[in-house]
Amino acid sequence: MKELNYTPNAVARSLIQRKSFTIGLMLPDITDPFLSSMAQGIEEVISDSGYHLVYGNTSRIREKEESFLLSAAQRKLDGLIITSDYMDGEMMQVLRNLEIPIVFLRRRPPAELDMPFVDVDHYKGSCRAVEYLLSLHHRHIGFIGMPDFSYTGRERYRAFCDTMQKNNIPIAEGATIFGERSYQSGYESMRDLTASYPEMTAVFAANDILAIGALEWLAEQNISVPDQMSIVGFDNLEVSNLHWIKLTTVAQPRKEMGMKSAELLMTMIQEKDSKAASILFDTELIIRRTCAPINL
Amino acid sequence: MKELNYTPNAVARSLIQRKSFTIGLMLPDITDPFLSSMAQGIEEVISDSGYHLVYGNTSRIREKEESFLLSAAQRKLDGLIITSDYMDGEMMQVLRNLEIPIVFLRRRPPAELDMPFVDVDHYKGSCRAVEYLLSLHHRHIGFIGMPDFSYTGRERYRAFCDTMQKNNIPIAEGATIFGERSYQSGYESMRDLTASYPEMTAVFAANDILAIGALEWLAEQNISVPDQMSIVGFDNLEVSNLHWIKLTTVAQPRKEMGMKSAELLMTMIQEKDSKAASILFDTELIIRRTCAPINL
DNA sequence: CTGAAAGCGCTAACAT
DNA sequence: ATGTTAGCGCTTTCAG
Repeated sequence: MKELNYTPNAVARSLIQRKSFTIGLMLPDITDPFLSSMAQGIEEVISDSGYHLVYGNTSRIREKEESFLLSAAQRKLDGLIITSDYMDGEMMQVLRNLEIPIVFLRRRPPAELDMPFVDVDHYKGSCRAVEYLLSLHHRHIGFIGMPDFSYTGRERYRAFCDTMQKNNIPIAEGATIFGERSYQSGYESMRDLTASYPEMTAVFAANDILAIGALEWLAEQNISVPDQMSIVGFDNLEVSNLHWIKLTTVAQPRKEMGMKSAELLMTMIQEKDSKAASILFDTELIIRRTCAPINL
Repeated sequence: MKELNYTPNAVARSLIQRKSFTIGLMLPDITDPFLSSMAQGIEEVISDSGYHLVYGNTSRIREKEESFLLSAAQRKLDGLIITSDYMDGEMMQVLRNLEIPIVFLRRRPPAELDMPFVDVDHYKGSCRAVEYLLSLHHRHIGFIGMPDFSYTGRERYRAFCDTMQKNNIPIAEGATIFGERSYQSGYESMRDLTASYPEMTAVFAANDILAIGALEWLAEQNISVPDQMSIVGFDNLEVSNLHWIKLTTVAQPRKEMGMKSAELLMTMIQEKDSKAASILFDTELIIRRTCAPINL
């Protein structure tokens, strides 16, 4: 017929097939190197399957989460990958009403939801980090954490407390502090921790950004790392391997996590029966140059 | 009627209104902190207008660009923001056939296309950087560039050459080198440059990643920055402000660029007549600690 | 001002 | 094998 640039109308096809060939990705912040790596992995497998990826940035605002989910319903998205920060009863109802496959990324779905998740074992990884510090004979270990609303932050804190307790080491008063996810916050936290817990010889920071901020303060104070203070982080960001930093940290397979979550979602979409098997990735302790055995 | 969770079908509405209320964003790599900042800005304004953002990662692969553009046509996206690396005749025809508003982000559209762009003035910003080095009495200046296929890389290189020439300073043999966008590449480039141009006292690196890689090599060789070698970068990444780095560099308003491009697109969509006015942002030279006047 | 009908561009079911 | 028709869920138009 007309061989002159005719393009089928996918909207019409979607209407009759009740499939939009589009999946939604809801993230708090695409600017986070961690999340953008996962997003890249997701986009890769999704687009290879001929699907589109609609991306929504929530900025951790409840209202934005809701409006994304609502519009996902209206546009008949075929599936969702979400990193949600507000999973209460109302939100759960919204998700249920969607009646489409959903996988949680980096978050656990509430027990009553029966949806799969893809994440890394924050707890286990953090235990490993603290145990490493313990194996270096540190006994006065401080903790720089993330704000209370952060799921990953809570898990890593829980691991810190449990590991200390399991080894019969009391957590000193003033040994823990919580900040935001910024260099500045790590810097200030390290300063405050040093004041409130002077015996401290090591600190476990709940993420690399915080750890690097801490390192900055120590460098400014001419407190030598690792000779006078050992630091371990979590995330293994690109920057953590920089010559001046060489942070000992816990690595997670970021892009792979994204890809797996997308693959999981695609099979859920393609095979209606699919029994949603969550995936929990393992972490790896990357030993670099910010930890040393304690000086006896 | 039924007040029990009824959601209008946006697909049906799209079909009749010939509007998908969705715009497309085509980027080479969402993992690039620069691009993800822009993406965040775009998403913000787009979603505030009730639109969806479909994001496609091209990985600088021509085939992926084409397939994204084609599927944009099929799904009747209402507009596009693209960072394209392959704007030849065929690609231009694809864009024209779309018959929807398109804005180029961080790329110039070919003259025959009459589409607006949003970018920063790489040329002017780079001239400023080189002039700064010149004002510090450096005469033996090296250049670490990006690969030839990079538009921004070419502009920054052109600025380097022009500024040197304008000041009657010949560019020495072996004073320029080109790498990829990685710390590793900056590291190796600095090493090679030092060998091929031993008189060199300063280098302009076409981006911060390269500059930081160069700084790493210098630190390993115990070549003092800025006493023995001055470095200036381009981008003003978060990491460039780290205590150990404090890189003098050229800053660009990343998130704002994204927001402006989205606003531009939205007005093009809403007002059919719109006469597409491109936006060229200015850069700012951020002076930190990696440059010093030459030692006479 | 409210209500029925036509139609967007496709696919699937049906008839030729 | 090919051709015709109904209808997806809306919006818009036109009639009542």
